[in-house]
Amino acid sequence: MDAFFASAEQASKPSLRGKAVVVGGLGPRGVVATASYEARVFGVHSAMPMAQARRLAPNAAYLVPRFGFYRAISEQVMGLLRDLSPLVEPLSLDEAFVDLEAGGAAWDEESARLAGAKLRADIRAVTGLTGSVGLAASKMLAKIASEQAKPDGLVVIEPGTERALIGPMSVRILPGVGPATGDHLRRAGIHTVEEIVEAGEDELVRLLGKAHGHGLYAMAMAYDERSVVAERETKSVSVEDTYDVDIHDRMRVGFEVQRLADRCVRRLRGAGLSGRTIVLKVRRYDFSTLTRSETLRGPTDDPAVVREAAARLLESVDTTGGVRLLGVGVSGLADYTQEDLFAQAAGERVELGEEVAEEAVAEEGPVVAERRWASGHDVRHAEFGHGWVQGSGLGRVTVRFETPDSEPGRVRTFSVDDPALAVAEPLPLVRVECGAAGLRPDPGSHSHRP
DNA sequence: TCTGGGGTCCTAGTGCCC
DNA sequence: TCTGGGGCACTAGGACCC
Repeated sequence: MDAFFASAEQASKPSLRGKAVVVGGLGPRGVVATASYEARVFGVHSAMPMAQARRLAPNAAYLVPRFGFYRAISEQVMGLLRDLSPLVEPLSLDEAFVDLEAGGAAWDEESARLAGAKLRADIRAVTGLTGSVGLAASKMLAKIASEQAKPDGLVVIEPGTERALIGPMSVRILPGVGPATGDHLRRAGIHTVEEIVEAGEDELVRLLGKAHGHGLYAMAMAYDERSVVAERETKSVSVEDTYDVDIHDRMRVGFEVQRLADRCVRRLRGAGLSGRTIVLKVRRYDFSTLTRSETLRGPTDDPAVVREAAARLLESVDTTGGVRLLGVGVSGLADYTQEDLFAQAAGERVELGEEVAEEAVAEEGPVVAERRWASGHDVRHAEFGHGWVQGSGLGRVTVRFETPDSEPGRVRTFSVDDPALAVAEPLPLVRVECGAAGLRPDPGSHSHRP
């Protein structure tokens, strides 16, 4: 999907179409999750600190992510992919590999092209959004093709042309080459993919180590035999929070670790898992990050056990100077065991039950009056109907009243505790027929978009 | 400029067992 | 009895991805 979060917001909010939109954390330490193509013109991009984005594009719309909303759209798209093949490997909410041959959806270049074109049309009809398709003989090349296809396109890499195509490209296009490896290679005088090939496999192994060296050399030769894997097992579950202001108080650090341990266990249980290794993560005031872990004798999903382990691990960490991030994770995962179920029956479930509401809210925005009106979130007003929060502060909340298929709407300001105003569910981007389950498109409804 | 959150994989050191 | 080495589990850190 193209600039997924930002595009979804633009489709949902007519007044933002054609405008610079930035989705990400709005706190003092937030970073950009997605910038619309209009915002990218100003140099705004993913992972950039929000403060920097605001300097570059002061007039852009800044919104907090609505993962529930994006997940619903993502499920529609993944459904379309599974219609093509049973072998669908999601990489994230907005990207997936599909093995077209395994599904019989394509057997040669022409049939693949047709399947790709139809998929793009279906995505547009069902979600109202644009997606790009890359077609190639391997995952690495399909990914490169899809990057080239963005936005709103389709690119095929024909067999036999791979080496010539990727040779002149930067090493950074290869999977596994990030800033650190990129720098490492650059210092060795290697800038392009073909320079990796020229350097030779032995040199790559010498520079980067065995696994990385062999892997990268193969990728540079356009050799990638990784198969599309539909079901990947989860290996770890973790939660972490970055605090707006560094925490110095040791008691408060301990309290936050306990809360994170509880949240982590709720995730774990939600996935029907338990785990043996408890990991504590601490990022200090100077951004140095350290982890401490402890492996138990058997897997657990007991909040008290995870809390105690996390507290023990915290004892070995010096937090003077302050911490900016804390995290708790569990790895060495297993399915529930009988012992767990018997040993830990009622008590803890009640204990955790009380906090379920808090967890649900954490997904979509806190309950506290001011923060309840998170920028970009949907609301309904008894008199003015459906809208979204454009901003809030100083006891006021500003709402723009519009829906995905309306004209750009009017803005009105209310008191944050106005009883006529309530949080609302996002509206579907494409109108559905009455009684339909929600996936059937209204023919031609995407033409509502300007 | 000042760096999120949730993951995966790899490497290297250490200790233990055979 | 001492030494060496392979294999494995555990721990910590780093890089990378979206």
